Amino acid sequence: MTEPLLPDLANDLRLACQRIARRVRFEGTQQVAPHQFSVLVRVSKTPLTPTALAERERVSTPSMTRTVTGLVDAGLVSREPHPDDRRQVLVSITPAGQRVVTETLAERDSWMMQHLQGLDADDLALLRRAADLLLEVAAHE
Amino acid sequence: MTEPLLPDLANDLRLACQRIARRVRFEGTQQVAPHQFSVLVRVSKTPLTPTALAERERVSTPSMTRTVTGLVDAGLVSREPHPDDRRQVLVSITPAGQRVVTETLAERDSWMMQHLQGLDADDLALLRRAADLLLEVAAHE
DNA sequence: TATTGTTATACTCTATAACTATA
DNA sequence: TATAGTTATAGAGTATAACAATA
Repeated sequence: MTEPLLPDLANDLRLACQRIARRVRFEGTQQVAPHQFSVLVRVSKTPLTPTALAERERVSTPSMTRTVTGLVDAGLVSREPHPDDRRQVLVSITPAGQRVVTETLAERDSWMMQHLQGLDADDLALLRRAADLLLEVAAHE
Repeated sequence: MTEPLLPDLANDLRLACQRIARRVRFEGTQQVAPHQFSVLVRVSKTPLTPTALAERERVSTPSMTRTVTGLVDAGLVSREPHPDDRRQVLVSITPAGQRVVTETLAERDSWMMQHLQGLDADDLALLRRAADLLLEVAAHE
């Protein structure tokens, strides 16, 4: 890669990632709103407090209270008392919530898979390596 | 690429694109709100009517009226009469709006470039090809 | 009569400030 | 006194329904 082409690569990679992210987001069934789904994915890995969720999602704690309340009303998460500190609350996913996460992620992967079908083995191998590189780039810093 | 690994590739590629898109979106200066910027980019290429913009952005025409009004108030776009049909309005970008588009896209590319700096020539060459493939994938259908 | 765009009204998500319970 | 979470209130974006101007 010669140096003058780096700006073009940066631009094209950014555009490609943004467009694919946009397509993936729109094609899904949208069982819950985007901001709710993002929280659902986080608590599907480990229970978190509203404050921790608010920080990670970059919203205020009152907004997170509202989002969590919506998810509780929908039966997708539950509020549990914190074992050590009675001021705190732990938001945990329910079986129904786990089901929504699993189904939605499967739908998104399905879209991606359909759009990879037409590629030949060489291209797929190249994208395999590219995916690992991009995941590193995204995780960096 | 053997067939059983395709689901993993689809999952990793989707995650990588979504995470990079998210990083790019958050790192920017945010001169205007996301929905406004999206409209600004569209009219920076060619003037469009509010209805055409609403369809492309997948929002209602009243919402687009509101968004366009905000951009007009900020001096970033202008409403022009349609030459053929006096019911219609053409939303055009102003020099100030064009400046915002140029600066914001440059910032986003800058983030992407910084995060490509650490890669070697082989990886960059691979990503060059991957970017073209992903742009095709995103454009498909 | 159909179409384009705006205005009227209501709902949702967001934020800041104030409040309650606990540390 | 400080912290975690919720509630109160207001601002901005969205939608559907109703309206004005033009085709």
